[in-house]
Amino acid sequence: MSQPPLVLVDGSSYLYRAFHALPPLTAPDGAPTGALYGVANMLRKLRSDYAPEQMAVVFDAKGKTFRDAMYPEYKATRPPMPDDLAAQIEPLHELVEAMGLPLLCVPGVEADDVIATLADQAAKQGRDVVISTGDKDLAQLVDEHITLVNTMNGTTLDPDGVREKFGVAPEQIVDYLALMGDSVDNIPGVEKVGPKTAAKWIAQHGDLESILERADAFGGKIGENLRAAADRLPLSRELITVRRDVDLDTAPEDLSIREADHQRLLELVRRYGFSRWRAELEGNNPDGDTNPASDQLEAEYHAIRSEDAFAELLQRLDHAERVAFDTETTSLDAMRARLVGMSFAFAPGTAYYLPLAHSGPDADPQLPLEESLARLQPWLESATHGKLGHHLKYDRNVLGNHGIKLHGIVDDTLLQSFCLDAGANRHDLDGLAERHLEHKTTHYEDVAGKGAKQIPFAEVDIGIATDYAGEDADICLRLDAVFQPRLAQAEGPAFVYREIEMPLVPVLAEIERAGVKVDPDLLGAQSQELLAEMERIEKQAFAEAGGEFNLGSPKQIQEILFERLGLPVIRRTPKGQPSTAEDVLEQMADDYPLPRLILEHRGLSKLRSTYTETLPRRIHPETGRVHTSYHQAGAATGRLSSSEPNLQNIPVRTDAGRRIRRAFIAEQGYQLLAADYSQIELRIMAHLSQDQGLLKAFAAGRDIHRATAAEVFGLEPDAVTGDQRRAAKAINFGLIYGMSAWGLARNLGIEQGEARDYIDRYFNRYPGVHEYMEQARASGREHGYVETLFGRRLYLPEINSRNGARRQQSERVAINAPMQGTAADIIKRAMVRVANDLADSGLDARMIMQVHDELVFEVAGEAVDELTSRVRAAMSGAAELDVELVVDIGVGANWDDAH
DNA sequence: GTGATTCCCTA
DNA sequence: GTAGGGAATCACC
Repeated sequence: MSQPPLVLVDGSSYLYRAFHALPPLTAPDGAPTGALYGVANMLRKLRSDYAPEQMAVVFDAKGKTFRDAMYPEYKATRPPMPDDLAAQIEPLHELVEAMGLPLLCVPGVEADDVIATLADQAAKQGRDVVISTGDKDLAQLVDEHITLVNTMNGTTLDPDGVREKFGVAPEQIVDYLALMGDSVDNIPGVEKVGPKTAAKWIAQHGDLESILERADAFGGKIGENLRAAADRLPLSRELITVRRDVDLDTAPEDLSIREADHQRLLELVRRYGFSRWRAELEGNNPDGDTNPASDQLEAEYHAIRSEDAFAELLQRLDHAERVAFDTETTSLDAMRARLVGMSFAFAPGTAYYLPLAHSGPDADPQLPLEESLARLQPWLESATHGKLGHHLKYDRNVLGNHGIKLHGIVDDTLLQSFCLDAGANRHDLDGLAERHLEHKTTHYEDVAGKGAKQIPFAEVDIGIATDYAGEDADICLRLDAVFQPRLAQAEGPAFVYREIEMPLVPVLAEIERAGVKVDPDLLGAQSQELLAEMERIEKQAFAEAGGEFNLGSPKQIQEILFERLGLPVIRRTPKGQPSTAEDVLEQMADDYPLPRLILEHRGLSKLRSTYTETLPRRIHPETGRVHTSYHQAGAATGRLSSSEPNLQNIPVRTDAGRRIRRAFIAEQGYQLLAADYSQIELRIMAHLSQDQGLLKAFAAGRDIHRATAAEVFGLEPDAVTGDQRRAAKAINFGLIYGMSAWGLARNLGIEQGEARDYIDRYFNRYPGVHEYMEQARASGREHGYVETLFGRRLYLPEINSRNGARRQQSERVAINAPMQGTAADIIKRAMVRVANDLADSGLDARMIMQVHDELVFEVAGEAVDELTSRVRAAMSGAAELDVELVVDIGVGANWDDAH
């Protein structure tokens, strides 16, 4: 197969042409992107058309060139470059770099000269060259090796094509152009001579020299014009001739295309709002018409199935500083999973799989699980032997099920990805490999099947399992190599990764393993009561409705309420159906009995189905406790999330709800201790905004909602009514959420104008807060991301969207994320501090839950006081703010009583 | 079985 | 107005 051509792109000519040819597109931030978009698309098309290995994108450098010295009027009539075009040059350079394309910009000459020089060199080596340009001048270079393409209109020019299009041969182009002149570059030609005449003369006389020699023979006005121009034409010719001998420190063979910097590229396409390209990079290509990730990795994965091989593995592990590590198990549920095998990668491209509990037909030979684990234990538990992996909290828990404490967790690609771009929708290994390595991994479903037909991993053939598991470890190693340099360039995210997230991994694993004791009998009894009450309500409801229906079906409720009973529709769901949401039914309940019954039924049903019926089933058969799973990369703001079961949404507001909390209990002889940060987000707002009024209110230890009400309504704190305090509380929460008058009005059930008035009065009394909000929005717009106090970063790709709703949504996130995220940073730091302090103290106590601003501990009765002071110290001291971090602590036999 | 929709629990 | 998880229902495969 012949070598792909060297592709040389005239970036400057395309920039101009795309700028004028395309509509004035703008990025989400309003920056002009039309030309950028056009050129980027052409570059992408060139790559797919020619599959070049070498390529260069060439731009004019700033400043004068040798042509200006030859002819001071050169390009003198050009209007200055439009600002909207100038603004796109630097972004285009960045984009080209991120795509991995060599970029050239040589001072003193034009892009054309650089291209000509490179093309000439390559052609002399017998290589084919494709020059992509929107400019006809370079037609002078066309020969058997050099082709011109105009990627904007798809035309290509070989020597015959040049003759056909211009009516002259490539080597005559210079003379031809000199005769015509070029008004854009201010190069004089012969008056009234255009393409037709120029081509005719060249065809008749051969070249410019001959024409000038016979100038006297040209008759008429046009002959006069030729003679008048004769003196200038040699200079014009020289200006039009491109130089093929520019002194470059780059040769054609130096122009290899590099691997794209995917993270950077993704950042840029997000910033500029190139949504299709972005979707491709994110791996969810809507049209499925391209497949960026198909490369096979160069890799070899080996199964360890003999004593000799295992002994060698142990040796290598002992000597390695860092090893990528992954477990294969019987279950996704970390607390129930048992080991099936483990994989290790020391260097990219080679990985080892150690099967330990396979049971398929090819299971022999296989090393024994218990004995092999015992021999691996020293390495696994060694803090000085570094392990890197993806989601190592899971592996730590699995090993914990076998009595092994994984130590030396030094890097985790899940958390690297999360810290670099929390907003990315997926951080799973398969997705990361596609995005960052352009590699489609073998998925779990590919080896084990899915749905009902899925087989346990233990039954997967060892040969297949080796490729799958080896790849996971290998991919981790390669991803780490991509992420580490990026972290090194981003101080904030690097700090969050190294100082907050990584130390938290073992702490969370321990909390999950500890679990929480739940009283199933208490929940069971409550479940019965709820059911009885629901049945009672159901009967009444059927009587009201005049027939039976499913009280749990919004659709049937709609039918009954709005069709059969003909009640007024108050609001519609996004899909246009009449809403039966709580606040809607609440309004209708004043006038009709049925909505109230539905509401009551719904509330009870929710408690029963989500909590009283479900929690007892979550009790682990061996530990007798409930083990949630905390997702460290769960919320883009940096908060944890919790699932299976979610322990962060256990009811608290109603009496019936709090009964559920009473079922969360301490072991015999122990107490539950709940420690929560008081108003942490408002305190963070005070710190970040430096609003003096707010800082003083906190310093004085005031009830912050009451103080806010006093300010906003112009009263003494003692004179504030309950309703006023409630309104102030809504304002305070609204502020944290990036409040709008509309939202506040809806929340308080008041008119928008009144809400607007409240907000105005608030900002009047707390001008620093107002300023902070504006600054948060502006900062988000300017950088494309916002940060927490500790440097956690959240990208806001839509903050400059032309779509008003999306833009405003991003603005609210820009305001909320720094506060919510800083609170998350602080409690995560506190958790690490508390965990270390508890380990040092030897106290009989353990952390068992986290609920965003609250930590729950189970502590021996005699250790309550000491734990109280240690927890308070660790939590208050987790950050140095200009407001005190107040921690409220309660103790009780159950979670409700601990408050 | 899977996914979208609607509703509701938490900070 | 921020950030989550999850149950039930229902249409679809």
